[in-house]
Amino acid sequence: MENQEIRDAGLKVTGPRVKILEILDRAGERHLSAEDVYRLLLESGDEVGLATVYRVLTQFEAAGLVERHNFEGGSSVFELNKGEHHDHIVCVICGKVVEFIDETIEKRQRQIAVEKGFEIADHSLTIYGRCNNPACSRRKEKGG
Amino acid sequence: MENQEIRDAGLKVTGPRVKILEILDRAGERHLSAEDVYRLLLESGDEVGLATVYRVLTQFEAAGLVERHNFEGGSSVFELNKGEHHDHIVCVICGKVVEFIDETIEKRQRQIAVEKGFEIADHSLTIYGRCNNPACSRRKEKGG
DNA sequence: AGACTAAATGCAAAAGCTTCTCATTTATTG
DNA sequence: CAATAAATGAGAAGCTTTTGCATTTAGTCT
Ligand SMILES: [Mn+2]
Ligand SMILES: [Mn+2]
Ligand SMILES: [Zn+2]
Ligand SMILES: [Zn+2]
Repeated sequence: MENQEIRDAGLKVTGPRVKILEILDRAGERHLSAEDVYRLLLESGDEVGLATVYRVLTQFEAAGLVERHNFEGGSSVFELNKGEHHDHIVCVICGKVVEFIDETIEKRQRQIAVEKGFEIADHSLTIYGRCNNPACSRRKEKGG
Repeated sequence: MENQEIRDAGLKVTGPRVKILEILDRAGERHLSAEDVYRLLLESGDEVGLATVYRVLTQFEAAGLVERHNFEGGSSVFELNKGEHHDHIVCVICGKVVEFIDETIEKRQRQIAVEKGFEIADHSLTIYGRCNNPACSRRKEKGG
């Protein structure tokens, strides 16, 4: 089971940690804030402190189990690290997030880092726009 | 003079606004936090409140005069909008920022937005790495 | 120049997110 | 099952940013 992942990270296998991992697992492509995770725990009837949620998410991030993203708007969001890197396109209206990978872009980034004399460590690419949800897309307003 | 830019934004031409624009102008490629701008104002002997700095920067952003970036680490940074879009590569050690534009990446982003059914509004691409400053680059540590 | 008014300012207070402190509880090891 | 280092919960505290409000000021019209 994935409890081993927690052990491998050098962390004790505790209730909060197992449950947080489960919640992120169930979240799938959704990206959850610490507050989201906290609320989901409460809704499941689990008594966990918000401070613990923050601590555990940070530890999981350090261990490479989860990734943290800073999209626009105050708070960080987290998702399970599924092994393969990806970037995001976010709807500025409804918040919908779609993931994508583009090898052309990845390659150009590596070239740019070399050109500029940087040893690349990481990158963050987020496209913002309006998704095709009718409530979000701004169709040409028909005749004023 | 550039006071006209302030007027065009529908804002009164006040001391704080003119001075903040000057500071950003002098900053060149540097990216300043609100706190940075505030400190520079004080050092110039100008009495301006931090709240005003935040307010003015937000107004300038809304007017398209400045751009706000959320690199890693707590606070937003600002720079004068020089008209042409660019992305950033940031040194995770010393904080040095280099700007770049890459049409290949720009084009792919537009294609991806279309593929995913998004009307693109904006994007943010930041590469993180270690710059070639000796204190920053991690040369292969020679023997123990 | 002086008067008027909406806008701008400074300060302090408050908000939002995240981290820290510390007393108590718990997982792990032997 | 005892021992102990690690983890937890609750609240305090920290940081960046925003807000409320009394006061000041830029722009406009005599
Ligand atoms: Mn993702
Ligand atoms: Mn820039
Ligand atoms: Zn949408
Ligand atoms: Zn550097």
